[in-house]
Amino acid sequence: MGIRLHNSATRAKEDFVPIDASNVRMYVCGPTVYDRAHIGNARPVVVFDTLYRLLRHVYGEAHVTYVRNFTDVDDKINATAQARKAAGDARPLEALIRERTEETIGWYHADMDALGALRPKIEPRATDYIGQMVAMIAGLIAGGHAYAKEGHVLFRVRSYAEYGRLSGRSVDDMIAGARVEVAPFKEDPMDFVLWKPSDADLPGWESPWGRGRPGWHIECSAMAHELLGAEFDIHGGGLDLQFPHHENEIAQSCCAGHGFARVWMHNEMLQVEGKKMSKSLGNFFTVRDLLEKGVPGEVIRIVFLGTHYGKPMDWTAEKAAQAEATLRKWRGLVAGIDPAPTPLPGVVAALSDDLNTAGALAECHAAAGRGDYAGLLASARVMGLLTEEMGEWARGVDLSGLAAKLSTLREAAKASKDFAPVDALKSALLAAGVEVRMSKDGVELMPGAGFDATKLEAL
RNA sequence: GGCGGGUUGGCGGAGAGGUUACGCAGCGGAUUGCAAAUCCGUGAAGGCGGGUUCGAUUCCCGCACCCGCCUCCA
Repeated sequence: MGIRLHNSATRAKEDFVPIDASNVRMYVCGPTVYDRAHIGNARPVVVFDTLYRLLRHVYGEAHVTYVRNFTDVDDKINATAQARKAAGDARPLEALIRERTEETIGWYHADMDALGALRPKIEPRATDYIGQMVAMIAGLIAGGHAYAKEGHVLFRVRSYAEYGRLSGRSVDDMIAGARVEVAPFKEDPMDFVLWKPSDADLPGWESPWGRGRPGWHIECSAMAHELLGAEFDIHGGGLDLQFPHHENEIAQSCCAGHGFARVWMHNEMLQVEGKKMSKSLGNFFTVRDLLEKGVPGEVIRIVFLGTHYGKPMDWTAEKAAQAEATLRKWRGLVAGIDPAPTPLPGVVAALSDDLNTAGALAECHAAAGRGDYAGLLASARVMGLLTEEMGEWARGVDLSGLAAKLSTLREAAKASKDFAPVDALKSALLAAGVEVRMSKDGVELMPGAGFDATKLEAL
């Protein structure tokens, strides 16, 4: 059974047929590297990483090219660099910008690695492709799809008849909505910026239209073309990018004569405790915040996979706790087990059905229930779970000393009939999140949900 | 105002036009010094109103409510 994917462009689930099965190509919009990634930024990363893993499983690791960009041209980055300069840093602005984006990319890699996301094969930075952007913009002007005015270059939206199709809007409706930036240099209020001038306090590159910098949308069109060719298989990103970002990408690329992406995929947004994440509500946090709070990356990942990517997902502490318990249980079951040579057919089938990760996890639960631990392990790993690299958090601390102590107390209590000392130690262990198993055969201690090693130190 | 999505049992969350989702929690039992864990068993659903159908939670229409995007926040 082949892969079927919901294509945002056609609003239908379609059989996935790669243009070239020996080189399946996927482009995903990556982060603007101005600060730590928040928890919402992580959802597309995990979603498309899971798709990447599925594609590699089906077509072979060497036959999938995954590109995810870093947007390192951005006013927020500029603002940070300018702030550092204002604070007395004597280095040139470009150096400060480079420093800021370098450190942010480092954070991003560390945080996404912790979620078990494979690094894409290519991670281009926008600033390394300015030449391609300039060339593409020049081509659009030559073709009558864009125009230069007052140092700006604007895309002429009316020159692309299909504009609005991806997001289901018409240009006229959008203008009626009157939420568009009106600028004197625009022929039409919907026209968007391909290139804009930079003053001395902003990073800029020489171009036929003067020193300036690219608008946001052109980078993806130019980099996708450069790295994946005029036509490729899948383009992904968060639903919030569907309009205007992806709409504009399509307009630019198609007017430049590129076939561009065949399948568009958008993940729905993430909420926190039932509400849109926002700084004002106080429910805003980064991936790093969670990791530092002791929520393992693997737990974050499985929580994400518990909801289909096409539906809004709610991040809650309750879900994280349940997920942690599930992972501890599974890790216990597969300890010392070699993975089966192939993942369970039911899991692959679920993932192949538009990335039904929740269904795939249900199959894993079923495998655990019937004792097929090798199948469970192989299947979980296709989804980036139960891998060795991610298991550090669940690896046991040595509890044998405490187990022996409890066992001794218990034997004594059985003789004396005074179980108070046993119960006292047991309560303390439970309070530290340790699972206490006492049977006829002896005592067994396991880290459980909410395990906190620091609480054991006093014991 | 325009566009899009959602509404499933106590909670989370899938698939399927008719047969048990699954997980967590609950309940009963086994087990236990008491528990935990484990095992066995078990109750519980499909926003509202129409329509199609032998039969709809699943398809179609309408309504209500919720959410998102339209503001270079994924």
